[in-house]
Formats: sequence, C-alpha cells, structure tokens
Amino acid sequence: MDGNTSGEDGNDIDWSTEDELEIESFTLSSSSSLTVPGREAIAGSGEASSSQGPSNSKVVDHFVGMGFSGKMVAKAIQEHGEENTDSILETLLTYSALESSPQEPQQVDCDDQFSSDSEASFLDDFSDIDSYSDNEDILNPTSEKNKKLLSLVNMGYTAEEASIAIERCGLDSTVVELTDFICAAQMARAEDAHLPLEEKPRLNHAYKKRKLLQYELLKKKKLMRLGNKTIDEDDETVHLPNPMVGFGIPSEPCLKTHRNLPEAALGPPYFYYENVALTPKGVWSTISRFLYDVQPEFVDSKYFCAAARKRGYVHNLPIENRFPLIPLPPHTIHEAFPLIRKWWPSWDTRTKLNCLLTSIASAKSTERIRKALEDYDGEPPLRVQKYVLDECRKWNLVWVGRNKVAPLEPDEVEMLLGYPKNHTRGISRTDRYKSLGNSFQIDTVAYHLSVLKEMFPNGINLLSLFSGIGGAEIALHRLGIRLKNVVSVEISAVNRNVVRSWWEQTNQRGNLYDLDDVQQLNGDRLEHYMTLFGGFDLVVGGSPCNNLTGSNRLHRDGLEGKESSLFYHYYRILDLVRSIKT
DNA sequence: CCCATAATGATCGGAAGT
DNA sequence: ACTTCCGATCATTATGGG
Repeated sequence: MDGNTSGEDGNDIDWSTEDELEIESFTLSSSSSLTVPGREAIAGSGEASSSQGPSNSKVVDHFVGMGFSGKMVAKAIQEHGEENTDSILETLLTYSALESSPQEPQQVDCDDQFSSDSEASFLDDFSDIDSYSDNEDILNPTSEKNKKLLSLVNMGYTAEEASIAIERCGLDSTVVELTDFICAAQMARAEDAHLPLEEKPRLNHAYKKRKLLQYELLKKKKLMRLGNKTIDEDDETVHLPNPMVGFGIPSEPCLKTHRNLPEAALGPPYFYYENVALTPKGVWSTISRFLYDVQPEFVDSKYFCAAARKRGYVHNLPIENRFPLIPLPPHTIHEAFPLIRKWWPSWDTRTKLNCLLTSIASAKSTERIRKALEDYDGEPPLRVQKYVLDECRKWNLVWVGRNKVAPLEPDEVEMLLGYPKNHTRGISRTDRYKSLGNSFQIDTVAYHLSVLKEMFPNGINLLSLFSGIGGAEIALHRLGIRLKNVVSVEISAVNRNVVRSWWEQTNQRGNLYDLDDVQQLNGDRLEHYMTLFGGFDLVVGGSPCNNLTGSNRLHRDGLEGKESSLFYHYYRILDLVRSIKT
C-alpha cells in the first residue's frame, strides 16, 4: 500500500478513499487514543448530537453519570418530563434490558437430540400439512415433482441428488423421506471416501434446515388451530430496537461492551451477515437460528451518515473497542450538499435522507413538482407543501434550484454510502443506481469490522459472498486491514468488474479470486482455497433482499423466495468453512 | 435504414412498524 | 392514522453496428 500514489482524483471531496495517507494518519491518531475510541471523533465533529435539543439539565447529567447514553436519557425525559425521575429511571432500565437480554434459548425441540418417536410424529405433521395446507400452488399435480425438486434444491441439495431421491422414493414420498434418503446417500458416500469430517456439515445443514421447516409448519398449524386469537409468538418475533443503534454507534458508544455468544457461534472464523431490517415476520428469527442463534444487531445508518439504511447484522465479532472510519462522513443533508442550502425551503424540515434505493424518480415527477410550485411566490399552501414533501421523501429528492428538485446523482450516492468517488463510474447509470442501492454503507460496516484490526495486524483472508461492488473489501481496506487473499463471489459480471477495477486501482498486494455463483461453491472448491492460503479469517455476506423488502410489491415471499433463499447458501458455505480444518 | 439490444420512464400496493 | 421501503414489470425511447 506504500506505493499507491493514485491521488489524481480531484479532491474537492475529501472522503475519497483512494488516499493511503488517510489510513496512515488515522493509524497514528488511533494509536494515540486507543483507550477511548470514538471520543476524539466526537470532539472533532462539533455538533454530533444535532438531533437532540439542548437539554442541559442536572437530570441529564445524573442519568448519564449512571451510565445511560445521552440519547436514551433525552428520550426518556421527553417521555416523562424532568421531574418524574422514577419513571425516567424505569424507562431507561427497560431500554437497557431490551438491548442486553438475549432471548431465552428454549425450543429444545430444534436441537440435536431426537428420538425416532418424535421423528415419526414430525413426519406425520409434515406430510399432513404438506398435502392439505392452504397453499394454492399444490393444486397443480403436474408440478408436484418440480415443486419437490425445487424445495430440495432450496434446502441446499444439488438438483442431481434431489432428482435421484425422487426417482428412488417415488413421487408420493414426503419431503422428509426424500431428505432422509439423501442424507443416507451422503453418509454412505462420505464413508466411502474416508471423508467423514468434511461431509458431516452438509448433513447437519440439511438436517437442521429440515428441523426448522418442521418447526415453522408446526407453528403454522398451531396458529391455524388457534384461529385469529392472540398468539404467543414471543419466541418468534424479533424486536427492532428504537433507536436502532445496535450495540453502539460512534457518537454514543453503548455502555454495553460485551455480549455472550452461544458457544457454537464462537470464532474464528468470524462471520458477518447482513440484510434489510424490516422483513416479513419470522425471517430474522429463522436467520438467527441458522447462524448459531446469534442475535442480530439492528442498525440504522442514519447514525453514521446523512441517509437512513435500516439493516440487521448477524455476526460473531467482538463489540468492544470499535472505532469509526476517519474522516467522519457528513451527517446531515446540508453537510453533505452545502450548495443546496440556498434553494432549500424552510418548510422542508428533512435533515436526513431516506434509504437509498435502486432506482430514482423520473424527470416527469420532478417537473410536476416544479409546476405545482411555480404559482406561488412565498410559501405554497399546506396542501401543496404536503404533496411536494411526500414526493421528496418518497424519492429522496433534493433542492437544486428555484422550485426545482432532483434525484441524487450516482456519485452523490457513492459519497453517502462511503464509496470512493467514481467507484462505479463507467457502467451504465441505471446499473450504478442498482448496484449502489444494493450495497453496504461503508462507515457502518467498517465500524463493526474495526475490531479486526488489532486482531489481525498482518491482514486477513476474506471470503466475501454476494460481494456486489465490494463493500466489505472497501471497508476493510479503509480500516487499514490488509487483504491477503480475497475470494469474492458475485453473480453480476458488471459488479465483479467494479471490484476488480477497484482492486487494481488501489494497488492491492494480495490475491483476488472472483467467482460468479455461490451455488457452485462446493466443499472441494473451498478446501482448495483454504489449503492454498490457510483458511478464512472472515466470511462476509449480504444475501438478496428482493423477497424481503417492503419495496417489492409483487414477490415479497420471505426467506423462501426465489432470490432471498440464497441465504441458505450463505449458511451452507459458512458451515463448510467452519468445519474444514486446515 | 433495419434490426438488435440497452437504457429509461411510467405505473403498480402492502406489510410492518411507530 | 401515518410513514417507510437494498423492487418488478412492461412500454417506450436511445444507441450502435451492419
């Protein structure tokens, strides 16, 4: 990284990440302030807590002194008033409890041990529901085979295994029977090949998944029996924290500095999984249960930059001594776009942008807004204001002229998300929006990954699944963590080119291996890489959210959706990596 | 100009949260 | 009651190589 002098970027914007100087200067400052990470940053950022009013009473100090965060205290005071200290304390304790209490690890039924009895009853339940549930799609008998094939493939089996199983067991057999058949076949093969250890995780995977499916179905059945009465699904619902700050953010590191991970989840290797926070019900609990029962960390990137981005992260990284990337990115719309201030009407009270999506408003819609405004000299009537504001919020429009709003340019999105300027330049405009809309917010992810820096002073080997335009790689690079070997799996050739180009631009000294399809990354392939450079230190991945996000009007099918079910490949591959000894 | 492909524009609710 | 959202489909227009 020494010889990198690609400083040809016009540095009108100073968070361009190409600059190695940044990393070096940061390294210096961090080493001098290692004890209290983040403090320095706060001091430098001036008005970090801009969203809070100037509540500077003794009450605040009192509670902050007790160890609660300023934000929590402010919120509690807002709710109860300053006098009502008892209620404030109660609220604060509730907040803390909500954040720190892991769910009870009940549900023994999903765990390893099983008797043949329970197995049999499971089987009954399963086949029962499978054939009589209210799913309409089973009405078509000709698709029965394909449907079974598909669900087996979605469970992580190969199409070949699945079709053999169907052929042997007959079309009438239940999915459970089929998986049992495949498991047995795998077991036999594993013994043949003297590879019990390597093949075992695949069995575990399939087995665990099956159990989970059964669990879901049982629940569904129970739910149907209960009718529309209130259902006890406390064990099922994952509560989103409010404020959505996870285990802490740079401006307010949480008092919580440690968590107890389930033993099965401990690293190395470390893993870091990401997806949208607002999913259909049950999705996050399923993800969490697959990823070794680690509780997700839900974070809104509006605490890191000028745009919202509500995401859940499941990882087994330590959470103490995190530090943010320097320089801190702009935290408000006005900081991010100083020039728009003169056009920004006082009645548009936004300070943060909404989530950056994959497409932008049409020219016509901004034209409609201009037309709606041009008749008025001063403030338009409330009705017009509401129309305009609704549109602006919906499409993340900013003011760029008199009565003139416009969507963000691709390079502005790059900046907000923490990518190097022009990172995606060269591909089509549409593709840029799409790729960026699907990416990590660098500052957020880097904050979480920062703990790796002192653990791996010589760099890391990274397995990056669903890499997109390389958010994880860039975050690590900006942290000054050397990338020794990176295996990056990404289906889109356009995105792979972006990453490859970035890799060359930044004069990486490590090796980048890029693959195109997670589904073809099997144990052999992984073992090859792992013996080549001695295992992976970190497995990162944000699997497709197509079928999870609220923006999808047509196919919000949950984790079993066409694209989103690729999550199971993240789990499959992670479990393989964890089981292969090097 | 013809034809292919690529890029852009218009339009489409709803679940789950506060 | 009100807000938000890593989107998909189809029609239309732009682009480019012959």
